[in-house]
Parts: sequence; structure tokens; C-alpha cells
Amino acid sequence: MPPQKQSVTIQHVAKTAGVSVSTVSRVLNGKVDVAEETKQRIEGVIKDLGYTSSLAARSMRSKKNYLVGLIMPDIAYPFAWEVMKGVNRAIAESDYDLLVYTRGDVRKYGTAAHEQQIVSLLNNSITDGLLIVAPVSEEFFSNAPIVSVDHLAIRPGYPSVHSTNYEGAQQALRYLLSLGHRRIGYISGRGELLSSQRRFQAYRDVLAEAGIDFDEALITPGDYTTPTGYLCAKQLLGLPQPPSAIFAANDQSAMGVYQAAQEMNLRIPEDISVVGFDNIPEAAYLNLTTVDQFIAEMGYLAAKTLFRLIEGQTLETKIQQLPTRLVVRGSCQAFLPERASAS
Amino acid sequence: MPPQKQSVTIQHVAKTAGVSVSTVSRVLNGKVDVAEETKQRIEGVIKDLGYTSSLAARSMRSKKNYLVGLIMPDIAYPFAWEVMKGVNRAIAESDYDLLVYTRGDVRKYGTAAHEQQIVSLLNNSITDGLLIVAPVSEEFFSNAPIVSVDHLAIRPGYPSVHSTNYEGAQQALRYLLSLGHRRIGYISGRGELLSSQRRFQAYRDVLAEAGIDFDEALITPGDYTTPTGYLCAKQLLGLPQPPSAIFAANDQSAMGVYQAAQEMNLRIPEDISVVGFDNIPEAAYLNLTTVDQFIAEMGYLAAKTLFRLIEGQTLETKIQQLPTRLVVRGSCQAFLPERASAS
DNA sequence: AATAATTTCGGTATCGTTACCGGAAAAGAT
DNA sequence: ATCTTTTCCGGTAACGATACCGAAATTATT
Repeated sequence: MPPQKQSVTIQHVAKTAGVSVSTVSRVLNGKVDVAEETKQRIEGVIKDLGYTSSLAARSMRSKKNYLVGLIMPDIAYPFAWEVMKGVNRAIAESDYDLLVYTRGDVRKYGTAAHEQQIVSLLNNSITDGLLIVAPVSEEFFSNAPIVSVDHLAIRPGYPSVHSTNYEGAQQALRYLLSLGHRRIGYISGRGELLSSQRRFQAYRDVLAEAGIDFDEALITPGDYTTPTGYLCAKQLLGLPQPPSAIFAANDQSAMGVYQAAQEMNLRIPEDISVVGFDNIPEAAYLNLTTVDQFIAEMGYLAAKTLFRLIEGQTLETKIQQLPTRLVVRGSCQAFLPERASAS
Repeated sequence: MPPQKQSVTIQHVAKTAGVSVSTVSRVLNGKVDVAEETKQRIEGVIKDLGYTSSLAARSMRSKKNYLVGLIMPDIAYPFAWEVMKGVNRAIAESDYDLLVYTRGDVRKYGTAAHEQQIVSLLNNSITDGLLIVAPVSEEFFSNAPIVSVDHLAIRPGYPSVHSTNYEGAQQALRYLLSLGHRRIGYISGRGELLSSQRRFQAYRDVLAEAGIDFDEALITPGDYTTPTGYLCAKQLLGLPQPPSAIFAANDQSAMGVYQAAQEMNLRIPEDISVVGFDNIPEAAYLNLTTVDQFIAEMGYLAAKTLFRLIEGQTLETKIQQLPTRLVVRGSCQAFLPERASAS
């Protein structure tokens, strides 16, 4: 039982209405040169037959589809959802519809070759433009309307929207320093992502500026997920000389610290201070101090930028950077050396 | 500057490799009848030129694309995300990729005609099957592989996955009754949705069974959103004879009750008991007692069902119903009449 | 060595739609 | 009444890919 590809086509409509396909196509696209009467008749037939045009056929022939694509390796993590919320809002305000493409798993995504395939799959094909979150490669980006999100382009060749990762991490670290913390553990992000690299760089720089020696033992390799964050936290907190504070490269990792702390009967912030990055909704409930990077805003701005690109407008700036803001909640406490030695 | 639709096509590859398009198509689809040498050569050219096939053209001609669509009016609310999480997991485990279609706003979505258009847009076109969340109409559903989520079909003609809305609401109401509540306010859901209708029916039935007269004043018209939930709660709590408990048709509405309560200096659960429906992640943070309807599981199951449908398997049951479970947290308290009169 | 079988490939039709061109019919101008 | 303009519509050629058929070229069979 192979499902027939298209039940009712424009041909059927034309035949039923007793006109040519050209005429039907014309009413479909709201062209003016068709008599009111025939137009009415054709529209009636369209309704009767329940006809709807094929996206595939249409987009192969015509230019604009009022459809943009959003490509994400995975849509089930909070960051992705925040981006989607912002994009969703921009879509709602626009004439465009949205197509979110995903393979459901970063691991299925993988290579740059794969990514290129996906991009070409949608673009030049059915969508008018593309939004790409944290792309792996960038060499293939043609002159097609593409805006990348959360990715600082090394070669500033194509438009991108991202936040001040370095400065944000700086703020977080300086805050911890100001509270008196000297041994600060770090849970890194996914190493191949520029956001992660920037935050780590800030960690090194700020500590170096403060005259604190770099301690390899305080660096744990995370991947932006909670389970790994948990593992990293366990490792850090189990150190002979554990840190008094942990800076996690994102909130999801920080949530892993909460899990580990609870399991080890450590209180936050009394026994261990935690700072995250992102300010996902969960952070508010967890009372987690974090760096807000306005993810949804990034998505919104990226979508708006894409619309302008599609409409042929020129952008004054290719790279748009959104500021970050330290959100102080209750997950940090001043570090008192005497208390530490007493306990 | 109209962006060229397709930079490098199969024609270019063929010409560059010095073969026909048929041959290129054959290597593209992994057909066997092509010499190893030419295959290598063509693959080299494909790589050099950075060619990728056009989804539109391909899907117009061939049957299967290993792509399924998920249609949602809006992707920015928690319920939608829960569904997406489940679908995402099923996608990750499968060979299929996912295309989430949205217009960003229920209001842009609207009519059944519109919905039909979207369905046909994707189906019969580029996707192999469709997942539809809370569809408006169902009459147009052809024999194409379509599974609906969270929608109890009146005519059980096509496959759907949903949960026991009626029983779930029953559990919630009986729980409130068991705590001694007699005046229970209700914040309804979107009236056109069957889930909403079922829950309301349970409200009426359970109260009637308990011998409680139906009070119109305790019914407020919600729409599954927090702002409206807030408005409804204000109305209920401002009543001359306010309810001692509120049953909200979903968690988002219940979150509105929290807002209203805070604003009116009422404590939950001391002054007002609240029960929600859905068990979205926020409910845990809010300590909200609610009915878990395993939304993500619904999405997962629906996707799995769709895969089987696409692969031509027959389903033993068209309608799949997932059980609900009352999750008791801290948002309800026993109602003591004397305390009520004292305050 | 002649025939049969197999491998490898190209040509053509087609999917459903829109773009473009041109022609018939109707309306207006002189 | 004839000529021009406008209105309306049909025919044809793409878009980029795959399916199918059949023909060379190669290899196997007797």
C-alpha cells in the first residue's frame, strides 16, 4: 500500500473547472489578470476538491516561499528551546513560517560534511533562508541568506548573532573573586564550540590577572549537559583540596553541581558556591546565580536579521553581539578562610 | 540580487564527470549497476563541487525521504516543548529526521482550512508522514500516514495518541474532595480542544457525584495560558465567597494562580489549594500538585507509531491512551471549615 | 566463433508547479 | 465600421531530480 504522493493536483482542479492549469496557477498566486467569475469558480473547485499545492513542486519553480529554516542538532535541551522561543516570536510577528530541522541528536549530526548536506537540503530548495545554531563549519556558507546563532565567526564573512561570552565569563569570575574565592573549579563546555572557548579563556585570564596560579586539577571537561556536569562536580568536590566555588560553563552543567552537592550532603551556597551561564528558566527556580546571555533575544534578533537579508536589505553590521548580564541569586556566598579551616 | 535557487545541480556534476545525469543519480541513490571506477570519479566530483541534491526536486519524484513532520501552532509553550522532547528522542533513535512546522502563533494558525493547507503542504510533498498536535479538524485526514497527539478522535478513523484526560481530572478532583474541599474553582482550557472538554466534564461529574451543586460562578474561561490563568484566578479569589481550592485545566493556568495569589497576599496552600494538569517541569519547582500526563511519552509513542505506519505495518490499535498519574506535591492542604470562618 | 548473458550506461518521460509568451475575445477610440 | 487597447486565458518550457527502458560494451557459454 504505497501512499500515493499527491491525491489532487492542480491538473485535476483545472480539468474540473474547465480551465487550463495556467489559470488555476494564476488564481492560486493572486494574479490580477483573471476574470472575477472564473476566479470564483476555480476557488470553488479548489475548496470542493480540497486541493492544496505541493510545497515541493512549488518551491522548485518559484523563488519565495515565505518559509525559513532553523537547523539544530537537537531540540531537547533548554538552550535550544530558548532560541526557539525567540525565533518563534519573530516568526509570529512576520509573514514567514518556520521549519525547524533536527536529527534529534548531536551524534547523528556530527561532521561538517553532514551539516553542509542539511543546509543545502533545506536551502536553495524549500526555504528562503536559514538560521543555524552553533555551526560546526562555516566554509561552505555561500551567499545564500544564512544567519548563525551563538557562533562568533572567525572570518567575519557571514552574519551572526551571539553574545559577549568572554565578558560574561569575566563578570562571573570577578564576582566570585570579589566574594573572596581563590580556588575556583571550572566545568568546561563542548570544546569545539567557540562560546565554550571564550568562556574558558576568560577563566584563565581573570584568574591570571588576580595572580592566581592556574591549577590543572580544577579544570574538568564538561559538554554542556547535566549528567556530565554532575560527574565533573563529583570530581571537583572530591579533590583533596576542593574548590570553594565552581564556575560552570552553562546552567545545565551547574545543575549537575546541584545534584552532586545534594548527594554529598553539601549545601549551596554554604559549602560550595556555584555560578552558571545562560540563565535558562530552571536557573530561577534553582536560585542559581548565573550570567544571562538573553538566548531568546539572540534567536529573535537572528530571525529578524534573516528576514532583512531575504528581503535584500543590506546589513550595517554582519556581527551582532548581545551584552551579557550577571544575575545574582542565592547560589554564592562570601568565602571566609577561617570557616573553611574550621569545618 | 535574487539569490540563485540552486548553485550546483546534478547536471553540473554530470557534465563535469563526463557522464549522464542518470548515472549520477544512480550513484547518489546507491544503485549497484555502476562501475566502481566511474562511481569513484563521480563521488569525487560531487565532493569537489560541493553538490547536494535538492530536497524539493527529489521529494517530488521519489517516494521516501526519511523525513517526518511535526505540526504545531506554536512552539514556545511548555506543553509543546514536552511533546518535542519525546518526538526528538524517537527521532534520535530512528533513521528519520524531523521537520517541525510552525507559524509561531495560534492566532496565525486558526482555521481548519488553514490547517489542512499546512498538512498538505508538508505531506504528499516532502515528508513521509506527519505528527499533528491537537488538531482542529480531522475530516480531511486521508489515508496518508498521520498520527495525532493529544486529541481524542470522535470518529476513531485515524491513529492518535492521547492520555486519559477524564480519569486524570477525576483523580485530581477526588483528591481535593478527600481533603475536604467543597467549593472548588475551575479554570478551563481552550474550549475547542477535546482535552479541555474532557477535563471539564470530569469536574462536573465528580462534583455532582459528591452531591455538590454546580456553581457557575466557580467556572472561569481560561485558554491554557498563564496570563489568562492569572486573570481567572483573580476573578475566583475576588469572589464574595471564594473557593478554597482551584483546579486549573493545565499547569500553565495554575501558574497564573500562583501569580494572583502572591499579588493578593494569599499563601499556597495555606489560603488556597491548587491543582494543575500536565506536570510540566515548572510544576516541580513550584511544588505544584498536578496530574502527570506524560507528555513527552505521548510524543515518543506518537512518533514510533508514525514510523510503523510509514513502513506499512498495521496497527493493532488506532487509539493509544496513556494513563495519567496524580503527583501530590505541596500546593494543597486539607480544608478545615473552622479555620476558614476564623480567618 | 557465434551466441547468450551480464554489466554499465544514456535517453526520455515524468513529478506538480510557475514563468513567460502570445493569441483570442471584448471593450474603447476615432 | 475599422483600428487600437485592454482583458483574459491557454500553450509551452522549464525547475532538479528519479524511474524506466533499451542499447552498447564486456564477459561468459556452448
